[in-house]
Amino acid sequence: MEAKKTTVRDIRRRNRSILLSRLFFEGPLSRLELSGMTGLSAATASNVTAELIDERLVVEAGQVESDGGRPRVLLRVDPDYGYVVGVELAETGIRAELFDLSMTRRATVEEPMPPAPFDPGAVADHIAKALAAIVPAAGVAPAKVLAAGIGVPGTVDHESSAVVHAPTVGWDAVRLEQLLRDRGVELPLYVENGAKTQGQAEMWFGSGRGARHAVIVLVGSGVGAALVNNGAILRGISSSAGEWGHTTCVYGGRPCRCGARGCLEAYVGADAILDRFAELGTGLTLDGDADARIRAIVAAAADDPAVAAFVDEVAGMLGDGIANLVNLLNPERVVLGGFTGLALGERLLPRIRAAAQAGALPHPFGQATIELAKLGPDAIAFGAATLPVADLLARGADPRESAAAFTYVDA
Amino acid sequence: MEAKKTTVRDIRRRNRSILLSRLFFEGPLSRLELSGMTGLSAATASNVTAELIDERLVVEAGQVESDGGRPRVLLRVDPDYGYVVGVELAETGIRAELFDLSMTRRATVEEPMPPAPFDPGAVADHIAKALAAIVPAAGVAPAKVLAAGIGVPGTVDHESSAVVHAPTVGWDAVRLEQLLRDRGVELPLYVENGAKTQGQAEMWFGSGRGARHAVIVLVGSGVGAALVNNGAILRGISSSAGEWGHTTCVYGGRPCRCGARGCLEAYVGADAILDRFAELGTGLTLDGDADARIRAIVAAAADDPAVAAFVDEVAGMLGDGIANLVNLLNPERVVLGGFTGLALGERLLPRIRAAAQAGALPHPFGQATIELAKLGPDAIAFGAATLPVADLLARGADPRESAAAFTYVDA
DNA sequence: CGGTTTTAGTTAAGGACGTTAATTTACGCC
DNA sequence: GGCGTAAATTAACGTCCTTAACTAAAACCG
Repeated sequence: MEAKKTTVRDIRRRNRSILLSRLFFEGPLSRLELSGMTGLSAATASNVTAELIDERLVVEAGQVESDGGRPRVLLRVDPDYGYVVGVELAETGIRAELFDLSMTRRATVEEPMPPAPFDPGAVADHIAKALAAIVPAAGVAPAKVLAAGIGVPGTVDHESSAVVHAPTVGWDAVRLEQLLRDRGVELPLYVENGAKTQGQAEMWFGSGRGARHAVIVLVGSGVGAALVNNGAILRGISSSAGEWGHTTCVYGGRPCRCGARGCLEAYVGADAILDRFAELGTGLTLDGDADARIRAIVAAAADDPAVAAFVDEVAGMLGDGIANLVNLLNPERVVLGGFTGLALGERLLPRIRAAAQAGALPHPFGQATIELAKLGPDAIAFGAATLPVADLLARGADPRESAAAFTYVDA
Repeated sequence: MEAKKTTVRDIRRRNRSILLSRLFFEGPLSRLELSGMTGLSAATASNVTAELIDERLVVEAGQVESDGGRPRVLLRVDPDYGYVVGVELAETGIRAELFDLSMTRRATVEEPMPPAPFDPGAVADHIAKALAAIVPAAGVAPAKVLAAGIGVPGTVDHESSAVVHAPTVGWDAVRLEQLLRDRGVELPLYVENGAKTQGQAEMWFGSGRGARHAVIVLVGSGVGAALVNNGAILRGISSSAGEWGHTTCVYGGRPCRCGARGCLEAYVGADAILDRFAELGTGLTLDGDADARIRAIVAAAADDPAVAAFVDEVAGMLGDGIANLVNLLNPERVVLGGFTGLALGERLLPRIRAAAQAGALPHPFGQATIELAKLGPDAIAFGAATLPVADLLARGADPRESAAAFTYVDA
């Protein structure tokens, strides 16, 4: 309704984007296949791909032997056109990963940090250090690094530059992008909520693949979600959409670290599960990190009826929470991820499904499948790395040429 | 990502749509103003408007006197280019309204019906009758009626034709569009969930105006919502997104007519309020329809502490439900409507706001304003009538020329 | 082994559009 | 009645897609 004008130039941009996206997700493909699947004439497909090849974004990738007739030459996005970095800011430290344009991991760098609350300056130092270290670690030319994405444990306002709000690590309006610029980082940066980056990873290469309407539910220490409508992750007015963990599921219930009562996170988040389990007084002792301890609890349910009842209740609440999302958003797929989500889901998926069915309306429930995440709990950095790639595909051009660093991409 | 090719023709279509939308929402405007606000060159603005004038969609609407220089001639969408009908299918009957293209109501026809459950054929008879009656009632030429929108109390699948699922009136997969065609209705039809049509009405001409991310909350007998992201109402995979009423707010709580427990509707829906009020045993007797009785309860809270506590709890739960939507969707505006919502909101908006604040995260809550609906509880038919207009504006062409009747419009 | 067939890809001509830069139109004002 | 000013139209031009003709590269076949 407030759309901006369209001009002849836009159509070339869009068609570049369409062809490039096809090659990225479905390549290698021949020119004629591209023409067929997009509806573009063969002439234009040739013409546009010639441009892309000229710019080295696309390369030929062998031929397909023919059964009479000229063989098709296959095209694909050149994996070595450039590289993208994905950074995860977790509660225990930084992890940076470098990928080529086929999203193959080329290097990983970890920077442990003392536990939260975090000093913003110190975090920026660590990120800058990781970004500096990963390029030599991967052995690629610094000039070929296109951009970096950063997944953070909080919400991100994209004003003139990225501003992070992350109460769980003690951040309120931290100008992360600016802090990195002050430390000499010159790469285009894409800062986004970690649940959203992980959600995008699942949408592109995990269990969400192919769905237009999906919900990626992430249950770890915190509880979040990436809500996907028509292929695009919902952001809302200040990019904080998807804050599912602090949705009330028990009116007036358990107090939550957010200050409110009865939040979903106060029942199904890892910390909540561990706390409530301790209150049960089963005599069971737990070792290891949160992930291991959650798994131990789930395993113990096999022998101990009290534990079984407890775990069953947790699964029931999670399923009920999922039911709410199914009712509200009518997704075709629900993907359950995060270390707690996977620990519960691997053994209790039928129970979770049943609870979701009990709480959801029959019609939307019937449209949705509920599956486990494919990429494991560590896809935040990977998802962050996809952000500049999404921008590249959407605009059909190198992110380094972008006017604004972060553009809202409607994958 | 799966986008279809763009061709030179599309750019004209889009620019037509942009100019037409501007004229509809912000007209009358001169050609030069149009050019300025859209970024289109004056030449193109002239050129495209000439086309629109040629097709009689747009007419001149007087001049603006100049302070030296040729005066601007103002353009606007011709209100009498054609007419649209909006139909509300309510639990008490049919209401049809006919509007011109300035959305001025020209006629209303009501068809009472015996209470639900409804016989689909009988409803189709009534709608067909109302559609036939309203054109003469408005005194307009039948050939100038462009299309009709129908708001129904349930969800709508748009497959080859509209299929309605409405458990509250006993409908499961009713092929409403086909039933109407069987009865000789030839108008293009746009069938949509009533909460969504009312939501669109509020977005276009009510309290939602100007917001890109909004939640229109509708509390009547049932409880629903229209979720607006980036100007578009969320539909999900089968158009049932927005089913807010059957979201769990009390895990294991009151049984709901949907079969689940603890649904929001089982606490804040009109029927639930009346039932629970009766259980209170205040001795107060209530008269009139549901609306009047809810209002009487709210009014009685001023004198009776027990009633006050009850009403306060209802407002608290409503506010908490709103908080969940604020967290999940990060809207810039929340609009509270529906007869129950308005009855509560008119007196208890501060309480509802406070409850929402208590349940929501500070950051998204701070971005959202919570307001009452402007159009009253009867905007379903009006909103239904906007559906074909939205289509007209989006495609920049007469809906009668559309290939598929219902197209998903991204206002 | 050279012509034929088949499929892939490229050129060339043509049309739809938006843009810029004149040019014309329609007023108010001496 | 000419002048100044702003609105609107026209003309020339460039971009980009399309159709249709054409070239390229292989298998098939006598």
